Amino acid sequence: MSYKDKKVITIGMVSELTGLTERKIRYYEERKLVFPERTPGGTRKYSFLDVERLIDIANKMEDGMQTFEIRKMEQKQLRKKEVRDRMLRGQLNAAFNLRK
Amino acid sequence: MSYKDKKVITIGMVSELTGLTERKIRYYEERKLVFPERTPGGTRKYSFLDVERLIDIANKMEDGMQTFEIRKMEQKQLRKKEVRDRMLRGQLNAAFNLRK
DNA sequence: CGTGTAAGGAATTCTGACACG
DNA sequence: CGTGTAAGGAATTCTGACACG
Repeated sequence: MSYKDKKVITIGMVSELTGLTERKIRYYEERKLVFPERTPGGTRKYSFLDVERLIDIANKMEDGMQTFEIRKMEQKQLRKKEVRDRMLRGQLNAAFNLRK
Repeated sequence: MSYKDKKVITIGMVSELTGLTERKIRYYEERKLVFPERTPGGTRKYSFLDVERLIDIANKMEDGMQTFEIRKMEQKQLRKKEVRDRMLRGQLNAAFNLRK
């Protein structure tokens, strides 16, 4: 994976990068919206992608959306993406089979 | 700048990513080979570019190079790069002037 | 439900120094 | 010169709980 996906940022930096309090960031994890890794000592580690996701979450919260709605929305988009990927792969396979 | 240049990684993670001890990482800073930023509290923050640079430094150290040699070598490469950039910019300007 | 806060403890990092070679 | 280590302190993070609404 790219640097964007490497979980290397502590919660203090994430707080600075997103403008969110640490309390909020931990709460969104409790609500299954972000999934940091942990050091052996238990310290949370986030990726830049997590930072982007948190900013997106913050915007949706400002719009009055609730955490469970955001979670469902993300799951829905994930499923859409999977469908798209499957179709794309199918077309690529079809094109490939025509060639041989 | 890109994510690669954002100083967000603590020394513990850098140690893990590079395989270097924290002692070595701090020493290479003392010898002016890397330049982390600091939080208000004084904690060092590195970028992925710093991590790459440290891996490069580690390789050169293994080859028996000394810190001051590595520093000079990097300065030399920086100057070369500046010359290249200046030439490139000059050629672009020339091409642009021909057009108008 | 979402978030602030005080509490106590544990993990992380910092500096300056001594040691060895 | 480059690096390990023990020392003491400070900054950072963690969890569980109480509070408010």
